[in-house]
Amino acid sequence: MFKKFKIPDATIGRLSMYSRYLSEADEKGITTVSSQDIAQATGVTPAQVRKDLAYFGEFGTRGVGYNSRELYTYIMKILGLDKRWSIAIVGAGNLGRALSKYKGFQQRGFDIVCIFDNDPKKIGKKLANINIYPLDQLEEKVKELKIDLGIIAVPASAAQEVADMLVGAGIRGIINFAPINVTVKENIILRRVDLAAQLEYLTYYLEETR
Amino acid sequence: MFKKFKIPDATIGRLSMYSRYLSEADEKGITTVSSQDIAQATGVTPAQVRKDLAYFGEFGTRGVGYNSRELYTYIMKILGLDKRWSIAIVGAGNLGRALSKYKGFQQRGFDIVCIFDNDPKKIGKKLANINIYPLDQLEEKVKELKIDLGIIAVPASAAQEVADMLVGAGIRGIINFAPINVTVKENIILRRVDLAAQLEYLTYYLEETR
DNA sequence: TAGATTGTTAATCGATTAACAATC
DNA sequence: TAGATTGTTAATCGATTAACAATC
Repeated sequence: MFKKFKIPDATIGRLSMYSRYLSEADEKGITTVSSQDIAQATGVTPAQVRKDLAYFGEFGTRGVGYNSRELYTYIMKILGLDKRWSIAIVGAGNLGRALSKYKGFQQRGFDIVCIFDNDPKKIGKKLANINIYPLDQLEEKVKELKIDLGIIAVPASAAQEVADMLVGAGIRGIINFAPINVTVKENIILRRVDLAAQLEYLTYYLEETR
Repeated sequence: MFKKFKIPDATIGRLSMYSRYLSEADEKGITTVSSQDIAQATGVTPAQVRKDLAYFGEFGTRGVGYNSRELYTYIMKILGLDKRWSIAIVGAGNLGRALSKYKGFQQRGFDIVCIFDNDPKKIGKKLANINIYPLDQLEEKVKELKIDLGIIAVPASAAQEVADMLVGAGIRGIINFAPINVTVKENIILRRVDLAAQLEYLTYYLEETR
């Protein structure tokens, strides 16, 4: 698409929020929204909204605003969400199991198509109708099922190894839920989500007043 | 503690990473680490490490480095993790259930002490030995069990209402997993974690090359 | 002492906000 | 036309990186 220059990571996250608001507005029959409306709903400033959108083109009409449905469609396309994506989860522990059932992914165009784990008690079983395969079938299944993205939900000690396997199988986008820094070769997109660290952000601020 | 001036949010997240590396190093018997070592393990620059630490004091020895265990203890104190914190999860759906069982919280000093939900089929049951109570007992239980933090794991449509209830019950730190912007009064610490948006970050970058 | 590494200041880089001309 | 709101430029703010004196 129109990625002419470097766009702030934070912008990408905000586009997700904007798109959710826009689909909601569209469903409610609100055809036109202003940067002010979007800003209010998503907790940012109107200038921020306009700036974020300006990176990708001109989507509005001066004096009027944006067409909700149109802008929604544009943003979804920018995010690559005009098509569905297939995902593999590695690790069938608590977190892996929860993510495999999480409705929020389906709604945004993500299909969890298989799960990998090394526990013989889990292999061959199904989870929310998704097959659990052993790790040594990872490459094979990734190719067979045309999996696009990988989610690492194994303990920290196994995370790097799993990342290597995913990359080796040809996967180019990974979310790592293990609380450890994992490295991958260039041009692989890796994102770390540390759930405990989110709570620690809260305790950092509350610590002195408890 | 020593919060003399505004500290970047990103610094707090990095402190979490540093502390994990330091405890690992200490366990391995590595008594002294350099900013270089910490940086390499956590994927940042040595200058960044030193800068982050400098916000809070002088913890190292020039020409030598940092004592792993000592620095670990300092950072854990900065993050407020020198004591345990009690957490309530609101929403006993897939995500809420997974979070209630997630081992990663326990390890960092967080105790999930109760779950709230409005589904009569769930109320009164236990989940990983944690009681599920109806939402209308939220305030009562929060006070009785001295709950510090709340996790919102309900659908977007209920998130604001739940946030209001948590704040009304005296909770001052909230993680919101619902994909919607929730507002709370000043001096309540709120953090939003949007799992689908994490995947969308990947697809944004991969979209053009798929 | 020479080598190593911190703590801190200054320089750079990047992102957000403010302001306003363009234009519906 | 007058009022509203975008798109864009310039100003501001904040965070990261580089450099180096201090010091073990």
